Amino acid sequence: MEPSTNVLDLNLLRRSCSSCALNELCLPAGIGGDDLTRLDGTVKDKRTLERGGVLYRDGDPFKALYVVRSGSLKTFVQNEAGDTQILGFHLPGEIIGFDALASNRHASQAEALERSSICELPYAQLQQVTSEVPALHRQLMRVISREVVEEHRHLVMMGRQQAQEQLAIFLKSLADRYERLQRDGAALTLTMSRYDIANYLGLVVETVSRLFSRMEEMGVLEVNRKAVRILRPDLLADLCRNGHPTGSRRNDAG
Amino acid sequence: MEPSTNVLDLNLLRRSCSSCALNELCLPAGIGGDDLTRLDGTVKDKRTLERGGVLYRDGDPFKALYVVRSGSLKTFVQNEAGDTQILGFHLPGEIIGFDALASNRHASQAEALERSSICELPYAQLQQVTSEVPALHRQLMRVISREVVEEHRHLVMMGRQQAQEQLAIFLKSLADRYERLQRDGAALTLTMSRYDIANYLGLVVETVSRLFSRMEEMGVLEVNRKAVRILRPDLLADLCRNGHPTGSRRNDAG
DNA sequence: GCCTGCTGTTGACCTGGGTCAACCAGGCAG
DNA sequence: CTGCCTGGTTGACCCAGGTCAACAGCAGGC
Repeated sequence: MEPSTNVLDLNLLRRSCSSCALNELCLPAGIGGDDLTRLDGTVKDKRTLERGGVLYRDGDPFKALYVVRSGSLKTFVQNEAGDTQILGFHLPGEIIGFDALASNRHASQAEALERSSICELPYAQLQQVTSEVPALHRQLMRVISREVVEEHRHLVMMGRQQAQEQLAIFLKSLADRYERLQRDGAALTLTMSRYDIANYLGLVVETVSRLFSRMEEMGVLEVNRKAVRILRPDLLADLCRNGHPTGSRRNDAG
Repeated sequence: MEPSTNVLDLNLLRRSCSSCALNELCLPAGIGGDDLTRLDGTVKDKRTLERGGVLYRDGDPFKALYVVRSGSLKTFVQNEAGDTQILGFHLPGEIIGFDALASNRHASQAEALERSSICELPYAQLQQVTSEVPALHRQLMRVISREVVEEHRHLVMMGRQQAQEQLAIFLKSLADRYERLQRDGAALTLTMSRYDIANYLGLVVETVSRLFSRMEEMGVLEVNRKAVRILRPDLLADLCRNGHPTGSRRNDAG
């Protein structure tokens, strides 16, 4: 348990966190100088996944957390009956694998939606560093808490929103995340299939397909296969609140 | 930041974690002797809430995590439009408040469903202790990760299951948690209203009410207002997989 | 006791979105 | 180039569950 040498094994390093563009979105956010160097040391060799490549599957022993460095992934669970629920789509800077902390086994599967590269954070070493760098510990807790909040949003979307609102919210959230990455939030590239989107929202493909068409007719979007352009962000924002123009309920309290 | 004295201020203690029946379900799980005493020191005066009492609301500054000691609570979020989504019902031994770690403000509201008592874990002190007791740090991460996994279950239930399956799963999960608490898992007391149950499942009251009646007709349950007796746990377990006898889809992958 | 107001139940009806089926457009193997 | 296969779209139809309305029962206030 002494500050071991392999924690700082610089051979494992390719490009450092300090020079990474995702810096402020990722674990290093708010971590400075020396401490950042130590975090850097724990980041293992970056992995590359092809489209469809599996980062971890349900039941795999927990070894590391992962940061999306480029590309995109989906995470999903499958119940005994074999049906799948997509939990999230993950863009660069997002950290996945937290569900494995509970039982030391992954409780979901992570799969690349396109060629993606991944930073691996071996948990044993990460733990060592967090115990020495309180700021990192706090940051780690913040990140996992953010995941909890994110899931609450997903839950609200599924439980209370109409199909059209759901898709609008999904697109809006994607646009927002694009902008955080300094990309054009109006020009989305949907790396996931319509099936994936439908599944994520608790709908079926046909519904999603129809909704894309409808939003295109409304002049909100321009849809061209995977390329979606948001023509009227204002209308899209309206749709996020407006699946139920007449104020539908679905049981509003207790 | 030095090992301060107030961390071990024994005046704040009523009954210690070490003597608490929830010991093994709660934060102390796997924590022994000396370390447990230190954790004990951080647990502040227990609070009591009446039915409907609010533990924290959305936007409140984050001060502490909370453990349900007795009774039960619900947590929920409200979106701008004002509609509510219940995130969970919390029984003794369960820890709530993690969503506040992300932004230092609570992102949900917690409300007592009946007279309940709560252990307060002031986060500043908890952090101090976790930094000194690695086992506690791990346990804390495990607990929050468990919350993530739990939310995934909720998501699957909402996204993929039929109404009847959902209610069956809800009852089953409640029964399981009763048993972990050494209570009779066949004799449930639903401290939450039908509205709450419906909201939690993304349904409306009428549907839930009808489902209770249907399950009673089927001989699975005996329902008497808040008192629900599970007459046929085997059938209930079947229903958890069997809302769709003919193998419905709702879009099964990507 | 009686009234009032919640919570829960039941019935009749309606609709959003699921189901089924046909078809189209790229992508790629041969 | 051709044919197949996968992903996506569109139309016609249907049903689980939402909506609306009436009512029952218990709880709390006076």
